[in-house]
Amino acid sequence: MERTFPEAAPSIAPVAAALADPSRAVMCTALMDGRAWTPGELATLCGIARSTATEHLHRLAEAGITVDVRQGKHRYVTLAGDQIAELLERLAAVSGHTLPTAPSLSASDRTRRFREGRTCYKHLAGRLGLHLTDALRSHGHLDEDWRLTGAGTAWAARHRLDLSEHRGKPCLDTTERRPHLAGPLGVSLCAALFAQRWISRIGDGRAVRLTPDGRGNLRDLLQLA
Amino acid sequence: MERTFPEAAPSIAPVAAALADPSRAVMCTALMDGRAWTPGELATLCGIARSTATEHLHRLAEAGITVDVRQGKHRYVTLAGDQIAELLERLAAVSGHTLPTAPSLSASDRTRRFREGRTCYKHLAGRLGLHLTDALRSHGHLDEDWRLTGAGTAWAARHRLDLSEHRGKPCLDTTERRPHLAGPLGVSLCAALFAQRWISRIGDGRAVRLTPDGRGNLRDLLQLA
DNA sequence: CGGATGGTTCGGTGGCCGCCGAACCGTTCG
DNA sequence: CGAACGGTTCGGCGGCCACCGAACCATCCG
Repeated sequence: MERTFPEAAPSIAPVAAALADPSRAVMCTALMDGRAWTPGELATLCGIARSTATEHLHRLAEAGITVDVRQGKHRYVTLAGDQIAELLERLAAVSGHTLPTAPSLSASDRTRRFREGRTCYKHLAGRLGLHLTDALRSHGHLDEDWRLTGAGTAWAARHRLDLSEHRGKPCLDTTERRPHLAGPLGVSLCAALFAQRWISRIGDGRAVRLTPDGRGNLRDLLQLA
Repeated sequence: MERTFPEAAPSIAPVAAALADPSRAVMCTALMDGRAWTPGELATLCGIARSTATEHLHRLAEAGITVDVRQGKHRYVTLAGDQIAELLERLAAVSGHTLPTAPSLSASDRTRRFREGRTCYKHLAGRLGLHLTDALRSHGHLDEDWRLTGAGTAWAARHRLDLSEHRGKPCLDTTERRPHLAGPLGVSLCAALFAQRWISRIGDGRAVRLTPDGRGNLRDLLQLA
């Protein structure tokens, strides 16, 4: 065949191709929780043979999308870095069928809605992440440029939340399709909430819930019923 | 075959697949200049038959990556929006082999280097875009958050540059691999420079050069020889 | 009108690649 | 040691799709 492209810079095609397969896409989506998965787990998740999963992981690693750590008889796979996570976010944003974005909630069912939370590459996402972001913003703890304000710093200190980072970035949520807090501040906040046990994981997935303790302490901020 | 994935959200695979083919990747890279291309031009660029190009464009349009306008016997294709352009930028950033970034230039050959400029989805890129960004920053016209400062506003007014937008965003250059000014401010600045005829296009491509007039007026800012 | 030009449609062909199962390797554990 | 288990390699199969050329349609122009 032999077609040569006009000195076509480092083409985007190889990386895109690595993400173009449904099985690999599911794997990457799973890896977005920032945790390490084994080939076997990913095979089960995708409903394919282990051997096939191995091949896919080979390809993802070659494209620089994943990295892995070997430990005993296990191999742990993770995304190669924030850069990759951001790429996947963009891709998801473009891929998503434009879902109608829920406008405003009645204060009553707000509590119930908060149960649906999850992590997205080490920061909070889902409704929990989204509404926490909104709440911080409306209380003046987060400014327009995704930075913690003076009031926000005071609030964190008052609650013994160790926020080493004050600068955040927006992240577009895959399902909610609205930006929520990410970046260093987002990661820092998520870690602090885990440390205080105000949130905890449900099972093995990305799902996260507010603990009773967290609910009590965040009641004012989130205006829960 | 019939594999069904675990209610796998709107998958990223279809969009990735649309970008996974070398020919389509070249097309998208070309479209990054923000201008309209015809199927014929793109076919020639990729070195494929017109019929094949038509098929590719079909697929890109289906994936929501391109949109087209019909006019007479021509069909003009463009990227579907900023969201797509940003996705492509990310993809290019991940794909790119990490080129060493030229550190500092001797003031003498700076002038020559400025010739290499181009547009990147309606803002300036290439060395010209990069150094213009650096110059604005070092003169205090652009702050850390990619916003025009007071000094920057004054500078623009002094030069009759109509900058309606003051908020910018970083954009990672495909070849230079360093962020340069994009976002509303970047687009606005690029338009203003064209309006003043301080920059102009070279031929049909994305290439842009500083005009003699532009060179004179920007001499101080850019510290040209 | 009739030729030229740009774009599209339609078979047909060849190669790539996702998939599997079987065999194999390495680690862990009884 | 031998069984169990996770992971990998390998051969083979089947479907998808990028590609082309030829025929066709539409617009523009002499």
